[in-house]
Amino acid sequence: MRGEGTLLTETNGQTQSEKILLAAYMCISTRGYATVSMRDIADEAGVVLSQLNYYFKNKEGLFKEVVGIMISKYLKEIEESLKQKNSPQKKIEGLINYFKNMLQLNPELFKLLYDFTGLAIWSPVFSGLLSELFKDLSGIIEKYIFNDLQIKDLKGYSAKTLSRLILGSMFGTGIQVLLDQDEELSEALNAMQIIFE
Amino acid sequence: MRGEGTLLTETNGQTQSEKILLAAYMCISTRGYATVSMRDIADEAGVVLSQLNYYFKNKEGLFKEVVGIMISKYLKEIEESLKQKNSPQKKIEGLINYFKNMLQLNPELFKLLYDFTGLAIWSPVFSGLLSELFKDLSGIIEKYIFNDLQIKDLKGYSAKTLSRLILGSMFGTGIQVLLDQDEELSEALNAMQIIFE
DNA sequence: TCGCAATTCGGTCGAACGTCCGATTAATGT
DNA sequence: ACATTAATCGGACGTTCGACCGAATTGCGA
Repeated sequence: MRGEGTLLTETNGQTQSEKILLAAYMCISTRGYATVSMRDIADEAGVVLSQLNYYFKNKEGLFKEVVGIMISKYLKEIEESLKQKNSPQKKIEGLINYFKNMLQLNPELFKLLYDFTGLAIWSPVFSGLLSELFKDLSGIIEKYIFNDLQIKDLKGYSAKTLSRLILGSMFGTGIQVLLDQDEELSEALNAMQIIFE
Repeated sequence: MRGEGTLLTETNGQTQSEKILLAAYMCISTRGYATVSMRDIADEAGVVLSQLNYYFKNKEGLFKEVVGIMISKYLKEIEESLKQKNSPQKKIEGLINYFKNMLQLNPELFKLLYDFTGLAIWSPVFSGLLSELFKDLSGIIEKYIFNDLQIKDLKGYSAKTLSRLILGSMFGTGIQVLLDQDEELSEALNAMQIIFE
């Protein structure tokens, strides 16, 4: 006898597997993949341990799904931050502002990216996923900042190369901001605009 | 009865604790801190498990020592790569070349930095150490590239800010190179010289 | 040479881990 | 209605982990 409704259909508007997935996302993004256990996730989701294996086979399968929703989140948000403005200066400014806001208001998303990228260094299973993400992200940057304006080269460097650099700059500066909460440090993110000056 | 010499004094020119430290360094830099156990390190060092606790108290203590030798390695090598040349262009070129060579020939050192930085995100014990390292590294860059030539500002950004950006660019581009072994990608590292063009 | 401290050793402890299983309950189709 | 499948549950399995212990060995100063 249970106080809630039917079991197979969703509860609180989300299915059992969605609850697990969200719980996994929360656990990993707040404590890191290395220290999160299946039991932690089950507890967070309000679900019995064996349900995790039932829906996602094993830990790796579950984590891969979490990477998936992280990827789509990034692709969507980055693209959105680049859509509006039209000059390359304005666009890169929008991108930087998105990144600064995320580091301030929702650093968990960045931590998640950093963490899984670290996992990808050692695990071939994840290296493919993360490598694709970085490729896609720099592809979006290239598309919106360079291609739309028919900029092929800039000071001798290709649009592709510069997009990788922009992405890397944000990533590498972002981790410094995260480690050393120095207000002045986030100014270093702005400095990337130097490319177009 | 053992075929080697005395036990307390060094064997092969290194003491017991040095053997353990080196083994820990090797294990972590080739497989990541998350998957390395005390037993792995003991085996790699050719030492019984309990010796690790005897010399380093616990796992965290051992890992902190490994971080320590990694830090001194970086500080020494980065400074060395910046010493000779005299124009800022030449210096940043030397820095980039050092980084490219390391990624090619000794990627374990970079993996180690990335890995421990990831650990630092979640563990206050390591965040202090890594935060200091990034601060010191950008300090060295600032000193050799900017201060020596009395460059205080460049296009409106302080030397400190630009040093952080240079460091972040190398770090963030480096991880992309590591994930996606694309020869063309390492060109993105060169592009950082755009600052002085 | 003796005695003490430092070191080395093998082994064990409890806890935590991921995975798997059988039984029970709920939903679905005929 | 009944049979079949899907879902949920609690528990147990074997393994691995870091930490710790007491005993044995070695080095060194008195």
